[in-house]
Amino acid sequence: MREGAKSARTRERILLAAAQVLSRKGYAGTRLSDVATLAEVQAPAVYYYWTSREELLEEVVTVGQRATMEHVVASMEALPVGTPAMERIARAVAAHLEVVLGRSDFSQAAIRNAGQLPADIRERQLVGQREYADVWRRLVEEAVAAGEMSPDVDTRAARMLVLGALNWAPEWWDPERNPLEEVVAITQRIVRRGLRPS
Amino acid sequence: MREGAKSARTRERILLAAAQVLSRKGYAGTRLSDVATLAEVQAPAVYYYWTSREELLEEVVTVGQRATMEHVVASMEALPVGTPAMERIARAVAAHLEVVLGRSDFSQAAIRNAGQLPADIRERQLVGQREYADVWRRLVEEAVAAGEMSPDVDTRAARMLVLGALNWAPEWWDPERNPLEEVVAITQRIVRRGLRPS
DNA sequence: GCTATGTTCTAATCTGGATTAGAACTGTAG
DNA sequence: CTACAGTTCTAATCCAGATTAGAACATAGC
Repeated sequence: MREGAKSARTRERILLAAAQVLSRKGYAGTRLSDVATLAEVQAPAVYYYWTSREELLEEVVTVGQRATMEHVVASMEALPVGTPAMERIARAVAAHLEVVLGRSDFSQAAIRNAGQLPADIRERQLVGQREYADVWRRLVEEAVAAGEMSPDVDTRAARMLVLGALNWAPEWWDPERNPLEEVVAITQRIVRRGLRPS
Repeated sequence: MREGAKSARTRERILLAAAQVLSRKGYAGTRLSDVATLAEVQAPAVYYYWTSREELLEEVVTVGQRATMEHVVASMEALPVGTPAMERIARAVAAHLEVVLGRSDFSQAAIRNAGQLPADIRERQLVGQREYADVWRRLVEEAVAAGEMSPDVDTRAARMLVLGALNWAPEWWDPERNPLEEVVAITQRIVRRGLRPS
């Protein structure tokens, strides 16, 4: 009965280990042996669940990507109808930071390695990336339409600058120094000011 | 007489090739054979100039780091004495973007791989990184002191958010879409607004 | 032209790490 | 207790890529 559950847990353990290694060492630097050690398993065990290293790493990236997008989208949907556009952006900023900084080795793995992935994975990955980009595109456009955001900046550039700032956060954030909520608050303040008209 | 010059040119060629590969493939993904191909030379030629792959890659990172810092510092020094603090920050933003986006595979190699470097290189690299961080720290503190920047945000976080946005730019910037000057202008506008008081 | 020095090449060698083969172990159903 | 399916292990195998050895080539000073 429960062996299915046990097996699933091993699979999870390996996947999580892969995410941790991938997020720190990069795609090429991720050795199956390191993943295995972290997951407390021997390297060949990986092949019971995935057919290759590449497939395992692709799953990590996919999960990370999906998790990020889902958390942000869920946050948007949780907002009351009619929430002002800039409020929504602020909430999206918080949600994105929450995923990227809070425990998710997956999203970090997905974000940091986008450029280093082998061509075939990258292509599939790009699809999800576009979907997520659309979420932000919409947010920004609504803000401009509502006059809550300065119309005199290229929206794509603005959006990417903000996302860049968020994506870079794991590189420097130190939980000892600022609690997550504080970083979120600071970031929201700067983004709001940076984007609002005049 | 000139053989020295020719040899130096080969060395440069290899170094440049290494920077290109490193900036795209990451530390572990950089194969000497790829570097060699790009430099139009056979892999073992590398060992005539460097004692190991690691040493070559460390030089790339060091050069990239130095180039970034030097360009920004030079830009600051070129400003007339008494330039307002926020002006100076805007200029630094421009300078940083110029290096990161304009042809410098070196700085990209340095920036993107910071986290993936082997421990010993990373340690040496951290020294230079701190120096550069100091440049920005000073800029931001002067702005706060002069009342040109909102005092209600953690300066470290603010500084890192801005640098994050800048460092991420190579990931999305498309010269076809916006010329460099335009991206610089947009970024400056957002950063100014984001940081200034109220 | 001849030799010494500097530069780059071809042909090994050596190693780390992915993958495969197949044994062993676990637990469950009959 | 036995057989079987599922899971993980140990012991190869295999290959890519760094590094080394030493030949070949170039150039300059004589």
